[in-house]
Amino acid sequence: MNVRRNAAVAHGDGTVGKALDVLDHVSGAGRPVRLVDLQALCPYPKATLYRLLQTLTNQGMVAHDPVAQTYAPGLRLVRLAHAAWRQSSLAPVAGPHLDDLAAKLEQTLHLAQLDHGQVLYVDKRNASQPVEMYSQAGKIGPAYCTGVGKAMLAWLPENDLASVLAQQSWHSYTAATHTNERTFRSELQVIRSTGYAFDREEHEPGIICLARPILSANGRVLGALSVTGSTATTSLGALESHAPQLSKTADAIASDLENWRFPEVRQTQQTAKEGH
Amino acid sequence: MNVRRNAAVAHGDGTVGKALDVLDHVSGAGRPVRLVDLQALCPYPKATLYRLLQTLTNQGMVAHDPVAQTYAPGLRLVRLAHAAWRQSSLAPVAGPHLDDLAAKLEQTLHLAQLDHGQVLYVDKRNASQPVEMYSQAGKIGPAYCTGVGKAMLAWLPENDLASVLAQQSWHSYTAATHTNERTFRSELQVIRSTGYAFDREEHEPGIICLARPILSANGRVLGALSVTGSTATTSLGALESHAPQLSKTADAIASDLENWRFPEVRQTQQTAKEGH
DNA sequence: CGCAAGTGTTCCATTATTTGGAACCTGGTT
DNA sequence: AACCAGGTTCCAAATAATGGAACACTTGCG
Repeated sequence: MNVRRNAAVAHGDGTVGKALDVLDHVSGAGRPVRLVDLQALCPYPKATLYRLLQTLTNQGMVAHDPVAQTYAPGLRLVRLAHAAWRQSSLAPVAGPHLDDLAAKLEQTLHLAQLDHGQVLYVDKRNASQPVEMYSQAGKIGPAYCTGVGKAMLAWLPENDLASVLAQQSWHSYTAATHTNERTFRSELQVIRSTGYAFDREEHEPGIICLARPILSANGRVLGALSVTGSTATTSLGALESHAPQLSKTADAIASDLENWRFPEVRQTQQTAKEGH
Repeated sequence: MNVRRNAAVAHGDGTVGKALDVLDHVSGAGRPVRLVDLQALCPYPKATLYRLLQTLTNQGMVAHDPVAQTYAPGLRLVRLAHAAWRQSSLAPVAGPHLDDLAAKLEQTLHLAQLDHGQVLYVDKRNASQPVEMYSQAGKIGPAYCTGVGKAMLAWLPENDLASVLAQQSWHSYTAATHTNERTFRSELQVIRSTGYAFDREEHEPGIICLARPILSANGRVLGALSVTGSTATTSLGALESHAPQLSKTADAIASDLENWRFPEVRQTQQTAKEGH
């Protein structure tokens, strides 16, 4: 096996790696980008970048606007992601449990998983009175200053933790944000002992949350679940009162996962033909 | 410019094309697949397939389960798709309008676009709960036997229409399904004249809907919008009574798109930095 | 009016990557 | 023990990617 680069995604596996690297930048920009914009972000020469984008466009992975000469992530991704979300995320299994919990606590819920050292939100339930904040499935966030991120990191084995921590930016979003590994690690210890992680306005001012990890039977981190509120309408103490229910839901999800995900009994002759 | 293959996605552009072709099969299978399974679906030799999968796994595009030796679509897709959904789909602009309409009608709504000759659902409102998630978004369906599909096809220019029709499977889902181009084209004419498309249980027994296209100012097909119900609780006539409101919403979305999508004025200071 | 700067596009010989048949493992079965 | 099926590795040949440089096109400016 090759030595893994310590950088996040090794854009080292051949042409495909480069193409996906470009795709990441196209979708990461948050707005349609032009060739020059990408030239500034990617280390590839103009001609290469051009051909890569042509290929991706051809494939429907990026959409090219010929008049504005811009590239944006393509709809084929939405189609592909649906399959990923259904098969590889916790969301389908956790969904019913989120519904139940949302009905009991009238608060915003988040379900997240760890992906490349970042928090990936895979499902969400809005409170009846929507606390308007930015977060949806597919949205990513920092691991070191969100409730779900801290909850997951706290139960990560040391090897994985170290590699994840090395990828954090330690950017100071608010005054409460951890900005270094030392203090952060000490909070992880507290989280492990209490079983819960708080977000004390560390990512967004006025937004607090209580999070709990979802752990497999043998202790592996599968994801995390959180209840979120704004300081205007709730408090850390009030959130903490939901801890037992949050915990119960997280355990229920974990238990369902053991039964749903792993049973390997395969329908042998699945006619995945489906008229296309 | 190269001549475009008449097949759906030309898996002709180099290594990247092959890799994405494999990715399609992995995500299209609907369940974790093994190397042998893919060998049956893809024309690539074992060694090539193996290396391609290794690369995709490395990149997080597919998830490899080492114990079961299976591959499934990876979470990186979910992250990428979020950007695609936000930027390249009608959903963000249409969202508020869907909310309004859902509040009035209390029926299931679908928002769809055309992708590779298929219907791609990009948003949805359930009668009961307003979850704005792509639990359904990303799902694909046939264009020739769904309300949204027919609504879009009816306003497609002849060139595009011919190429889309050539890609249809004409599979007979129900007794009411169109199974050939001739009768289908004649219905398109009716749809154009009335302005609406019905799905008369052509895709799923017991499921009917009324759909209307979303057209740009210059007549280009942007997407379609539908109200869906079951024959148990509603009828074609009852659905038709919603036509004016559906139409109004579709126009409002189209109008918003003209204003929202094209204005080039952009918030320059997007903090898309995000340590990564 | 024309020059200059900025960008997208094409060319092509060089180079590096991909390819795939065959051999090699590995774990499970007869 | 031998067998089998599927996964993994090798390596010379074939192919595709590369990127510097030239070209085309548009826009802004003197």
